[in-house]
Amino acid sequence: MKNPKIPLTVVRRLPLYLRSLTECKSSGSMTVSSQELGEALDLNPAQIRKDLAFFGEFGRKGIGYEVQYLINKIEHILKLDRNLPVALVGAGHLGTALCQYSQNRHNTVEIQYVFDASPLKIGSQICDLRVRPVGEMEDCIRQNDVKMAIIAVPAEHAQTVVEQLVASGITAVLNFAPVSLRVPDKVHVRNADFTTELLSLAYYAASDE
Amino acid sequence: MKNPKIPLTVVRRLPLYLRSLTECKSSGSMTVSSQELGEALDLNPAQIRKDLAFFGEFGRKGIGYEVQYLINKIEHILKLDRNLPVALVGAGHLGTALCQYSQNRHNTVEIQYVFDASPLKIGSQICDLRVRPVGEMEDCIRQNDVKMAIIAVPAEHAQTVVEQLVASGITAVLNFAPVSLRVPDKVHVRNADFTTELLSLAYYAASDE
DNA sequence: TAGATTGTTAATCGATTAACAATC
DNA sequence: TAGATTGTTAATCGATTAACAATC
Repeated sequence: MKNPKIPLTVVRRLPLYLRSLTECKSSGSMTVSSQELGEALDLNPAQIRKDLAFFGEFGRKGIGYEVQYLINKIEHILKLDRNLPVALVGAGHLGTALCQYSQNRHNTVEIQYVFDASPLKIGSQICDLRVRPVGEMEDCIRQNDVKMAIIAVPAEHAQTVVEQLVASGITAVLNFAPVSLRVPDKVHVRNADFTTELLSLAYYAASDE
Repeated sequence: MKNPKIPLTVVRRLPLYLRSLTECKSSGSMTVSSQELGEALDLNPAQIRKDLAFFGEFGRKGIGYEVQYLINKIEHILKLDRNLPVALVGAGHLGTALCQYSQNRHNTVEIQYVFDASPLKIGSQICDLRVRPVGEMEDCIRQNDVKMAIIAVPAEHAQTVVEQLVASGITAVLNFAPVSLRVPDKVHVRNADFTTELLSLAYYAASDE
């Protein structure tokens, strides 16, 4: 598939670089150094250079990185230079929020299909998208060659949903349900469960004990 | 403040243990081994034992861990045995979704105060909570001794908001805005920006190139 | 040439996993 | 006693940071 030697932690930082580069661009800079990027993102400059070196040589010694050029390169690496439709499963408040974000920033990564099991939701509109019955999900994903999905359903349904998604050809999943999903090795699942995050943050809530 | 030697990565796993233990409990098990917990969460048993060992000796050799006892211990470590009010800033769709989750599972960590800058939102109700004007935020947080906050405002306002929160005594922040926030060392910020996550996931969307 | 900054190697640091004595 | 499983030390692995030659 893809070069599997790239550490996950490196891939996860690429969008941060992209974000910072976009800021540089809009502030008019033509070039930027790893030093400057590091300051903006609170990261070690050596780390940034090393991360980028996994994918090629994008900078010039003594000068730094040409902003637009590096943006193009990272967008290509992340596949953001092509259209990537995303399927959203679960049309609750969270799903709606995700939909809004997805459309606000007109990315190539965009939620294009929304599914829900509830007859109350099916047929309604979320951010201009029609909510479809889960029964149509597998066919729809297959026919439109969708590879990315977001799970925003209750915990008890998440495993069933992910199995359907994987069976339909989904390879990358962002999971908001608070469960550890079982998937084949080839499928990438990223957990984004904020109740879990919030509980762990409680540890850092100062108290007088 | 707190024993600062505990790695962040360990603290972040504690809620997972809690989740798995709760399942054990409801399935009727009185004890559980690190082996079993590891299988349920897809973690190495040695890691689980080592994580717990940071906080004490909670198991019995040859037996495992008493489920309810370990639940109590972890809840205490995470401060979940006392009431922890959370302030939510930003009453959009995301904020509403967060509010719902926070109330559904009647945790001690619960969103109790909601703030927004928009006159359209102020005064309205979100999950039984009145949306307050940001102008009241600092006083409200101070007076009610709130230590945890969630930022669900647009990126351009996040830094201003976090500075107000820190000034009012907040020590733990869950940030949904796609920006790197500047805060004093004593304040813990956890980023939960899913657009960034989604972009990095695109790397794993299989393609034919 | 002097100053800046990359790409890369080596050093450090931290986290995960294996192994095992202790003991239920 | 034999089998299971902890707590903990040692070994491994991986990620971050420092250092520096190459070079713009």
